[in-house]
Amino acid sequence: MSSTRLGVPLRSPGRARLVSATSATSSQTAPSSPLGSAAPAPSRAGSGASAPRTLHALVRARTPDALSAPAGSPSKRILAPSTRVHVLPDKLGQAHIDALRQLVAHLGALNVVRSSHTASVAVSLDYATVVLSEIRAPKRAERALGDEAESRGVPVLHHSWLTACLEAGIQVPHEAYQIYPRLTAPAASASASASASASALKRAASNEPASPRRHPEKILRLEESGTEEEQEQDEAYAALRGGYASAEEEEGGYGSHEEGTLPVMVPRGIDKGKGRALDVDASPSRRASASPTPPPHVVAYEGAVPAWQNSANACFRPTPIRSMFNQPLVDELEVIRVSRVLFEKNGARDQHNSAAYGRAISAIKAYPHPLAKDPKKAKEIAGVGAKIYKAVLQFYELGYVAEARAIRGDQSHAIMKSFLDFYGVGPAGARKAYQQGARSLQDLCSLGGSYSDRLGREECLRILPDLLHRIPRRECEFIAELIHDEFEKIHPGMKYTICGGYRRGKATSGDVDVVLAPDPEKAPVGDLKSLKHQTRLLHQVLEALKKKAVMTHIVSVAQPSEYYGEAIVPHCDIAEIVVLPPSLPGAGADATKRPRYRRVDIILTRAEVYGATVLGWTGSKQFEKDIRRQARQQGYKFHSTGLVRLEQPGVTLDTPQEQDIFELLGVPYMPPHLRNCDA
DNA sequence: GGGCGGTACTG
DNA sequence: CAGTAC
DNA sequence: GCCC
Repeated sequence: MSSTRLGVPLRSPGRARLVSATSATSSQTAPSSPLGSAAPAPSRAGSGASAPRTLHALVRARTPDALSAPAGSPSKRILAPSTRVHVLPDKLGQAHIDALRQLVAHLGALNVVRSSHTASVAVSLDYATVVLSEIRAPKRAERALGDEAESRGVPVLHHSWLTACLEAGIQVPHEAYQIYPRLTAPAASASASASASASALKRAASNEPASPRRHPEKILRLEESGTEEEQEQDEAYAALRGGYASAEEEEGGYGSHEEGTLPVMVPRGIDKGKGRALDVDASPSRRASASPTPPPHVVAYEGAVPAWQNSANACFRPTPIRSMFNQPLVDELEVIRVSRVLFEKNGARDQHNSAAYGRAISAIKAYPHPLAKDPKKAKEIAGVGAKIYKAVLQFYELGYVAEARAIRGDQSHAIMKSFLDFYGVGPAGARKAYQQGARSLQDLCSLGGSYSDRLGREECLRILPDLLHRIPRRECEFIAELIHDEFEKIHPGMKYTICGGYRRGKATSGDVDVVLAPDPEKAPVGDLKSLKHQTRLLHQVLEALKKKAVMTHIVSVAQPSEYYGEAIVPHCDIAEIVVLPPSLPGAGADATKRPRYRRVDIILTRAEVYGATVLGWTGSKQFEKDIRRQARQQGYKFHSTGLVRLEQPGVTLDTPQEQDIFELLGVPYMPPHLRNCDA
């Protein structure tokens, strides 16, 4: 239930729902219009609807966005922002109802308010995620709910749940307040949490990153969609080129450490001390390299690896692909972060709310001890404050974070999240589409509106199933070689690095980021000195790729601005494209596997700033944010086209290598495999 | 209480 | 200017 | 939401 398959609507489009979700005591109405076959898709208002003078249309006009947070924004974010509360009026005076609704809004959730004319409880339940009541008898609650209550699965809670959340300063589990459906084991809250905590401890002790027992469904999904298929595919590639069989094993690890001391990162299987870090670029320089790129966990680097630091900046903290100690907690908090992203933009402070979760998550991911052993230690981690500390405690007490669990159970959240896969659809677009009744990616597509002039929505939908598949390392290399070859034909002497997740050692990537520049060791540097030459080269290569039918779509090509302040700035040319790579050499026998469309970013830069560009395109996202903050603190401005001193903007420093930037910023060099600072 | 990554493009 | 992508 |  937590993930969407492309093309399968998560919920069948139902009948009209005449219910509003509004803030506090407001009594506006706003329907969530059904789509289905009779979808009122704005673009093709063909059939009988000359002017849909329906109630929907009128009402929608008045409340543009029923799902966004109330105008008077909440004073606290305690309930999941997607929480929609229906207050049962029975036995409650109007004043009491109003007070409860105010509290709901105060805690950051939404009220579901019936429109005065239509209104059955059942219809309200279609929208609510939770019902509050003064009633304590399950039988009576059932009667008040009407027939459909059971099928909706919306629980009825005693309203004191709200005040309990307020007091705790964090959303609390609702089982102890649940009236209907009656919980089979009344002792649930006590014993369940006890056993959950036991299992959490067991998990931590055995160092399993595995799933909390409470949510087997979610974890299964992740494991399946994350690796299984790609693994199979990766093995296919490996077989073709006689290489390694993948993939998702433990990667980038901590060395063992003694009690009481901070563990120091130790690179695997190498004698340290000599030489500087060996770049793990793994891009085989020549096609001739019959030997495949070694799997990421075997790649070694030399030189000292920086020890963990309790820094607010992720760029100081070695962070492997998965935390060896606290990954389950990281995954749990990530659920909350994503929900904050989906609801960000309500009042200007929400964007920074999700960012704060991102920083805390990254700090916990890098923390080199199991927090399960002593959750109180979380308080000391820079980036974990009062609120997230409470969530950590809750996680180890109950085995889950109540807000995260609520979010996982919320269909609307899952649907909107799936909308983010669509190119050009972000949080605002996802919310809007959902509010207009979209429940599947097809629905989203038929709502129309194109976000890229060159990649229309229809086309986006057609190739989306391919784009959602992650790309095995071997194919990343294959694609990068194709592109590099085209550059070589037109302008010999180019070097390149595959950046992004690939460079950070991930077994599979969402896209391929190829950074190229003239190689000073092969050709004169001045060769491509003018912007025009550079841009022309890129377009020639794109043309060639198009002719070969390797490139199928141009998503966008960035037009770099030539000036920064008064000075000419070295810049990158960036092409975002879609390719359909030919089958690998030797794949003829296995013709059953058609190639997939892949997203590729080509970044053409200059040798003088190659280090900055590679650093800027390697990620992870959190690492990028924090290295920029670090740059600011040190009086620099960093971006992927170079590093400049704040005092002399326009003078871009030469940074041919990544190490140059680390040195200038006073950050110990962090190997790419330890920059995995996102969840 | 201010600030949070920084830039380019599209509608 | 808002929204989105990198 | 968290840090300075």
